[in-house]
Amino acid sequence: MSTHAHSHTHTIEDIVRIMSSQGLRITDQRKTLAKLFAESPGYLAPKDVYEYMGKSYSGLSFDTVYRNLRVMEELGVLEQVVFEEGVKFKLHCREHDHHHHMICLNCGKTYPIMCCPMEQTTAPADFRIVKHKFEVFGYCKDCDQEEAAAAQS
Amino acid sequence: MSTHAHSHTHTIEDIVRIMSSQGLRITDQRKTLAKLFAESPGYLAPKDVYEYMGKSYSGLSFDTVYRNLRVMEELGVLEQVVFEEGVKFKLHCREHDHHHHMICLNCGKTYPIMCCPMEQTTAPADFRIVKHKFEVFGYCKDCDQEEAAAAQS
DNA sequence: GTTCATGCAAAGATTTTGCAAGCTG
DNA sequence: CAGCTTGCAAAATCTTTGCATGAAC
Repeated sequence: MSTHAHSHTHTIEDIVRIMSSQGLRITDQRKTLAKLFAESPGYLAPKDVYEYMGKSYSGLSFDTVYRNLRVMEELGVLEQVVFEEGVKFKLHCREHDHHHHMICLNCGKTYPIMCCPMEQTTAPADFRIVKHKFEVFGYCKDCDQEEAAAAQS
Repeated sequence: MSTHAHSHTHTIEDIVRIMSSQGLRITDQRKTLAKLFAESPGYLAPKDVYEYMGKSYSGLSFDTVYRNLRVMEELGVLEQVVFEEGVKFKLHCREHDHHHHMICLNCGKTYPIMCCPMEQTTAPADFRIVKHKFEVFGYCKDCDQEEAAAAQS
């Protein structure tokens, strides 16, 4: 496997279409949000989203960001992952190709791991499995080189 | 594998010894904390700890609970896991038998999974792996029966 | 025009920090 | 007794909620 960033599940248009079909109004902010997530290769914290959006909307408020993140998560457009530093969001991956991720601790980019450990895990008869989480953390090629360069100087 | 609760790594005495050897003072509260974690089969949220401790110490303050949880985590006595509902703590498992857990979503008890998915995961040459997380969530035998019984009534 | 979205302010919830008083070793 | 611990209070985060104004359909 080579280190190519994870390909995106949705385009801006897809996201807007899903929101619209659910009766949500398509505001400028939501279009910008769709654009942001469609173009972001990694996980974004609410603060990241707020800062990005703030560039375009001077009077932006944090609660609107949260509300929209929640709505998009409920629609299945975004998925939420809990890191030690707090929750982060990224586009939800298609379900039909279930997989896990390697996540760069520096830039947040994700890379797919196609094999699922549950296949090897023998489920005991008396434990009813509901869900699982498998995440690998480290540094991607670019960030590792950056760090090495910084250490030298 | 059968569903026997995970055996404990430390006894109360072990925990007290570790704290003492690190120069920490052994207060009543810390003894009670050691007892609580030595006897708890599952993960505990700070609030759980606060409520349990509060039974014995009327003027207990939340910040002391947090401080002690942090200290015990730094000593390696406790391990912290981030759930959707917030952080939780349990006794740290011995390192020499690296493994993962099945975690009951109802009672928080954990059951060991002895095989580690990293053995099967081919690490790409250009991604430097630092750590990984593999957790399986579901319901243990007891809690599953409880739920089934509740659904019938 | 009706309904939903937004900004503002305020409230909640969780976790951390400074400081004086008390306890441990 | 010296220094770590604790409780109290306050602060710092992070997230949610109520309400009036404004925008989308």
